Amino acid sequence: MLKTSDEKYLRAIYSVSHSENKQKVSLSDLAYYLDLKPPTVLERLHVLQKEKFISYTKTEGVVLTKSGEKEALNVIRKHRVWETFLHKVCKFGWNEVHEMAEQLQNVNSEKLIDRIYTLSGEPKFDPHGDPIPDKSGKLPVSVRRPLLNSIEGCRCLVLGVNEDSAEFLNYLTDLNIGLNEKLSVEKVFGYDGSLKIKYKNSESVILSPKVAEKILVTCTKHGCACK
Amino acid sequence: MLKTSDEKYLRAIYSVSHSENKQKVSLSDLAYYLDLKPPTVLERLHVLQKEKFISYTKTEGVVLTKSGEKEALNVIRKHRVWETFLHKVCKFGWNEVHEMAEQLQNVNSEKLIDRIYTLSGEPKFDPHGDPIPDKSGKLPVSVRRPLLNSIEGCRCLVLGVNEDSAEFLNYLTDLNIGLNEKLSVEKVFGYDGSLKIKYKNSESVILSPKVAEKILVTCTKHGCACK
DNA sequence: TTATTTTTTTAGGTATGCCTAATTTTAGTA
DNA sequence: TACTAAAATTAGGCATACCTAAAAAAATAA
Ligand SMILES: [Mn+2]
Ligand SMILES: [Mn+2]
Ligand SMILES: [Mn+2]
Ligand SMILES: [Mn+2]
Repeated sequence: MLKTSDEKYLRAIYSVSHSENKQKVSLSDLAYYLDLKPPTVLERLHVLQKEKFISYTKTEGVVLTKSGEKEALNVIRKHRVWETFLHKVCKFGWNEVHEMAEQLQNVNSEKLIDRIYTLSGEPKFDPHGDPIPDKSGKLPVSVRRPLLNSIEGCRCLVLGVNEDSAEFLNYLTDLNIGLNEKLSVEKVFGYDGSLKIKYKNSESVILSPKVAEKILVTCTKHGCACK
Repeated sequence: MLKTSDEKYLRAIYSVSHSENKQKVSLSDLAYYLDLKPPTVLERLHVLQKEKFISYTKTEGVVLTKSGEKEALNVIRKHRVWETFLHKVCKFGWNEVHEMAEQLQNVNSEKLIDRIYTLSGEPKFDPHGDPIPDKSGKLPVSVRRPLLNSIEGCRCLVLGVNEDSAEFLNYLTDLNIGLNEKLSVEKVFGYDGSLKIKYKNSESVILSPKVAEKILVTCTKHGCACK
């Protein structure tokens, strides 16, 4: 049985290695992500390596082994299933579920996860639009891109976000932007990359590039020139 | 915020001090209950005392302070609310919920407890018939006594059990005895205190005193001579 | 290539939470 | 009361999980 702390590290390694423009997970990246100091993390990496969940060299950084990746996907599954359950069954907002799921994901009971997943209606994506791995670790695919990469006139659908923090999600909620919202990009400001978007047939706001980068969308006009 | 381990100790102290014929919680009682060695527990008691949750002297044993009792009741509330939720909403058997609740009770979110309690229909008792404290720590009362103390001819109703272990609950389930079962005591064997009981208008079994002691009932004939 | 900065590693420290073995204290029995 | 058994305490050890400060190695810039 995996320790809570192993799960935390494996999930972190997976997340960091799959985040934008990161082809190498360095010790310091990981320490920063986990909000721990490098010596603490290094110590743990040695253990995880002995347990054959990762391989680590200072030049290559941290790489998950097959078994490490399997475990990481399992924690991610637990996390996302809990988030889904909290949202669908317990009716919490998408901005409230992450913190609770963070604690709940450590509960050890395959049977419980199965049960709450069933009660949630077995969706393929969590309340933030992130794919829920199946038991074998397979992820449903969804083609998404940051809203930031839009060209003027593009129409698109919000499929997810790149950040789970309550602050960010609260901001979107304040703007009345949620999952499955249809947006049209009215203007792209070349100066800093801000976007003016219109939605709900009425509202229109200007989003900073920092925000637009974290909203994941798919174009709805086919053959759209966005990348 | 309380640590998981504080909660464990406070709950244990509360349980031991409220169990039958215990007017003093000694260090060794507590160590036995927690399945830890006395020096380990002693060390922790010193900390809990510094935190003003208990008072401890070797002669008086461990006593919860007002604040310690409040915390203990809060953990008990969390535990029982989770058990109720797992039973009512997730449809787990009464023999399956304790283990999971043991882990879930450590999750810190008042709001989550409130929500799942509402979803469970806000019953006053958990799946084992144990009272669920309200937020202020008040326990609903229920007058119960061990089935063992029955006299011949007594008719009673199962209101709870004194043990949460899956083995015990599985045994009762095998016997077809559950909460709210109506029993009639056909015979009391003086030799060892075994009881022959009849229920469901047909089945009849002999229960050992060890088992009969752990089934909690209330007499249904009023003015019954059981104590 | 050398100098500077960043990253990694080592060394050593603290707190928690568990243990065994030995000792002291308390309580029960003769 | 004196002896004995049980309970509590002390001492010292181990693993985990965190830290800071300093040294070594690697990467970057001049
Ligand atoms: Mn999340
Ligand atoms: Mn999510
Ligand atoms: Mn229980
Ligand atoms: Mn219970």
